[in-house]
Amino acid sequence: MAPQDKSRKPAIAARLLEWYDAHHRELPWRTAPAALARGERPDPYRVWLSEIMLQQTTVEAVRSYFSAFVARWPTVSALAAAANDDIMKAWAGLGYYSRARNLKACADLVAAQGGVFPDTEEGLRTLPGIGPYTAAAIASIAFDRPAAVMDGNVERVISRLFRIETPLPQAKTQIRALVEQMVPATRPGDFAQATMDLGATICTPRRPKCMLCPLREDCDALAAGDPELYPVKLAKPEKPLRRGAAFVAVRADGAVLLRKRPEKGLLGGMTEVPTSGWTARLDGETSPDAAPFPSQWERAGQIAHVFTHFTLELDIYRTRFDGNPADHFWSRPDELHGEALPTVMKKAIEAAIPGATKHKAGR
DNA sequence: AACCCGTGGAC
DNA sequence: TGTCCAAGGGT
Repeated sequence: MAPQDKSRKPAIAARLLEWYDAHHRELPWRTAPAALARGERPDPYRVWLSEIMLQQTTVEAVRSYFSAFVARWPTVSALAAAANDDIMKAWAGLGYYSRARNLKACADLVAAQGGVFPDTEEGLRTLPGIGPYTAAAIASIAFDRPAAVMDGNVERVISRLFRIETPLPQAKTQIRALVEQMVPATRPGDFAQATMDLGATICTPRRPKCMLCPLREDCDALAAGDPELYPVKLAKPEKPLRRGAAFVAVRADGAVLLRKRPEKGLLGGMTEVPTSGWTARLDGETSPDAAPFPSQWERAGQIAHVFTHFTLELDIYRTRFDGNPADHFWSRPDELHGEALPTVMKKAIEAAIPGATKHKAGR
């Protein structure tokens, strides 16, 4: 590394903060730099809640969930007092449902400490659902600690700035060292958010807007003319296809038969219509034999849904039925919308009863 | 370390 | 239509 590089990183951080002051995104969970300058501090509860929701999830997807959560549960103690099922219902559709289970577990622990979050990276790291990224993010944003925040945006920005040829995830150690050298002693939280804003709006994965970038003079990849090639990533394995069947039983009053999935694993703790297992590959036709009870099952179409590591094709069966099978419950048309139904289950119900999940109570 | 865990938007 | 991938964590 050339000697002049000693001063390079602080200068980059300073330019980034200057850009952030003028071009930062305004987000409901964020305290703007001007407010921080006036001495205002972020609410750790809102910072924590937003960071959990934002894990592998876009800002636009989070907005409505965040406002609904803080309106209903304004404090961590209020969230701790909530019923588990209510939290799962409110989280339905956002994905990665273990986040919701850990959210409640974390709220319980913090509420037991008087509703006060730990104010250090190490303290935060011990809480459920808070890993290396989230601990660093909360420590820096909410508590002004000079933590090295590393997420996908930071990895991309740093990889391009220093034109790192090592593929991810192997390069993470190297990237972390660079971030640690760059974090400023003052405004570490704004520095983290500035890097993430830059990655989200300028230093994007494809077609980065380098002409608008405050760091265009600092960027090794831009100087080499190939910023889009970074970060280098290993090829991803193909997604296997799994097949199965879903069974939509409809009562005379229009209620749909549901049950709760096991607490752990895929869609853990969420609600579903009865399904066959989908772990096994089904090469041939599905059949109503896998239904929770015998009935006049009729084919009602097929849906496809893509999960993180496999694609699922579900044959949909429908029947009219009036009974009370063990470990199942009926959900009336005005209740269905509020159930803890993952998107794949809403798709299955929609295929059998168009419009069934789209109407709120009273409509 | 490698695998599991959702969803929707952009291109 | 397919592919990528977003403020990652748990095991």
